Amino acid sequence: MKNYEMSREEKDFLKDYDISRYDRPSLTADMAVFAILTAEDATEYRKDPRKQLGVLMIRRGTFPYKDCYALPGGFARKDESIEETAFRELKEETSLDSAFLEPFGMFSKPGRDPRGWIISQGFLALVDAEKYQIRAGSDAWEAKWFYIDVEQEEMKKHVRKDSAEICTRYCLKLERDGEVLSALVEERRTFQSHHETVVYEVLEDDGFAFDHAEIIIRAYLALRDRTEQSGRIVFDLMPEFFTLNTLQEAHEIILGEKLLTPNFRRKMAPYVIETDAMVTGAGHRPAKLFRRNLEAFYNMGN
Amino acid sequence: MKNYEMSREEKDFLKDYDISRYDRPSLTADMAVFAILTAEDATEYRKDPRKQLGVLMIRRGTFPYKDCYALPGGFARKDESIEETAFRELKEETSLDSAFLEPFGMFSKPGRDPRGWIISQGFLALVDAEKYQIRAGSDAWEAKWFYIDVEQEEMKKHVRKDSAEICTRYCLKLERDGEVLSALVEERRTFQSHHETVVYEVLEDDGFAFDHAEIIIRAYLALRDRTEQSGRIVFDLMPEFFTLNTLQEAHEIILGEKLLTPNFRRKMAPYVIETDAMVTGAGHRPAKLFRRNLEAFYNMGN
DNA sequence: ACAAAAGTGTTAAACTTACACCCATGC
DNA sequence: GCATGGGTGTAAGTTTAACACTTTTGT
Repeated sequence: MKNYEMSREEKDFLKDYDISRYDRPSLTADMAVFAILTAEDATEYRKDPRKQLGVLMIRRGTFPYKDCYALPGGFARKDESIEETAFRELKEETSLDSAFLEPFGMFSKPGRDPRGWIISQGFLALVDAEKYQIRAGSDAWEAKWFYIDVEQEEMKKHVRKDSAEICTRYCLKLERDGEVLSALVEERRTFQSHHETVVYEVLEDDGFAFDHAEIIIRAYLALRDRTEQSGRIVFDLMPEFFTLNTLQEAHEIILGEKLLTPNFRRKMAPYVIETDAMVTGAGHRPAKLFRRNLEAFYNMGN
Repeated sequence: MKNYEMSREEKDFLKDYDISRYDRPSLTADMAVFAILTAEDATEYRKDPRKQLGVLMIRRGTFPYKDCYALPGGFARKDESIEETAFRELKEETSLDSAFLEPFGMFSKPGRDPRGWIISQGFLALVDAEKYQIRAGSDAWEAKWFYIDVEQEEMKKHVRKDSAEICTRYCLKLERDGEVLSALVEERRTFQSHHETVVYEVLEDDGFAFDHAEIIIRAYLALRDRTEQSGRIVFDLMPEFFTLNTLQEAHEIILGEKLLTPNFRRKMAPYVIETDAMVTGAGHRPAKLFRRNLEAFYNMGN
C-alpha cells in the first residue's frame, strides 16, 4: 500500500464509485466470554468449593428475541477494525476492559437474524471472573454469568467407500439462579474426496437469541481445542497469582477429564514462576502461589 | 431457533425495522489458493524437476489497482453464507470447482480498500495444480500461478518486566515469466499482562492490490502452522495417487526445511495405502504410488 | 558402472503415562 | 487423629530424532 501511486484516472474512477449499488450486510462482533466460576454450594468443612465454567450472557430488553439471552456484542463502525468493535462493545456492555480476545469463526448463514442480512465475527474471550465483577444491567440489558454445561454425544458414522460422515450432538445447558437455557446443536463432519467440511445446525433452542447457541458451542469447542493443543490459553482465565491446583482445575473443567497431578505440574513448570506467597486457612496444607513466566510465553516461537 | 415463537408485537417491530439506518460494510471473500508447482527448469538427465509452492493471482483489469495482481475473490450475496461466496467466486474466476477451503482470518482495517468500507474473509485454499489447468483470463481478468517465496527475518525482541514485543519481517516475493511482485510485511507480536496480540503491517508493496500482500503472508503462515500441527492438510495438495517422496517434498517446501525420510514415512504410514501402481521411466528406481487412507482421517477424532 | 532416487533397520534420547508415596494444615 | 488437598520420585512405555545402510532403475 505504501508504494502505490494513484493515477488521476483512478482518482476519478473512485470519485464516481457508488458502493451502495450493491447489497451489503450489517457487521457485528459477538463475544463468548468464559471464566471459571466458583459454584455457590454450601462449603463443607475442609472441602474446597466446586468450580465450573461460566459464560457471560445478556438479557435482551428489545426486539427481536426480547427477554432471550444473547452474547455480548454489537455493530461495527466504519472507522474501526472488527477487533476494535469487539473490545469496544465488551467494555460498553459488560465493563470488561481487558481480556484475551481471539476470533474463532464467522457466522453468515442466511436468515440467522430476523432483522435482515447481518453477519457476525465470533470472538473467544477469557477473563478472570474474580477480578471483574460484572456491573448489573441498565434498563436495556442485564449481564449475567451462567454456568455452562456441554454434553457430547457421538451420533453416527456413515462410512462409504470414498466418503464418510460423523455426526455429533452437543447438548448445551446454561444455568443460574434457577434460570435455565438449553439447546441441542448438531455437528456434521463430512469427508469427501479426503477433505473435511464441518456444518453446524441448531436442532432445539430454548432461551437463546439468534444463532447464539451455535456460537457458544463453537466457542466452547475452540477453547477446548486450544487447551488440548498447548494449554497456554488457560492462563488467561487465571488471576495474577494462582496455585497450580487452581490451574489444573481449570484445565480439567475445560477438557472434561481428570489429569494426573505430577504430570500436569511437570508440563506447566516452564510457564510458571514460584512466589513466596501462600494460600492458608483452607483446612489443609497451604498451597504455593505462582505467577506466569512471561519469558516462556514469548520464547515459544523459536 | 426452532422453538422460538414470534409474538404479534415482535412481528410489527420487525416490519418497521429499517436496517439501512446504520452504516454497513461490503463483504468479500478472498482466497489464497496454493499448489505445488514444478519449476520449468531445464530437466537434467536423471534429475527430478525442482518443485515450488505456487499461489494463484488475478491481474486486475479495472480500477482500483488496475494492472496490479489480486487474490481471486468477490462480493458476497445476500442469500449465501460466506463459504458459499468463496466457492462460487473461486469457480467463476478460476474454474476451480473443488478445493479444500478454510477460513483463516478476517480483514477489516479501516482504509484497506479505496472504494470504501469493505471487509474480507480470507480463505486458505489448496488444490492439486496438475489436475486444474487454470483457464486463461478474459478481457477483465487473467488468472496466473506465481511461484511464492517468503523470507523470514526476526527483527527484534523488546523485553521488559511485564511485557514483550517480538517483530518479524516477512519478505514476500512472487515470480513468474519474468514478472515479479514483492512486498515487506511486518508482524508485531505483543505480550502484555501475559496475553498475546498480533498485528500485521505492510511496509513495502510492489504490485499487489489492496492489502493482499498481508493476506497472502497470513495465509502462508496459516498453511505452515497447520502443516506443523498435523500434516493432514498437505494431502489436499496431492493428486489421488502420489508417491511418498512427492508428499515429503510438499512438506519440505511448506516448512522450508529438509525432513528425514525414514521418520517421515513412519509418520505418514497410517494415512496412506499402498497401491500396485508404480512410477517408472524416471532414470532411477521406480516409486510406489499411494493413496489416502480415508479411515485414518475420520478416525482421528476419537 | 553409476548417479539419482526409493526404501528399510537400528539405536539413543526425549517425552508421556501411570502409580506409589510423603507432607502440612485445621478442626 | 484424620480428612483433605499439596506436593515429589521413579520406572515403564511410547514417540521422535539421527544415522547407516540396501535396492532399483535408465543411460
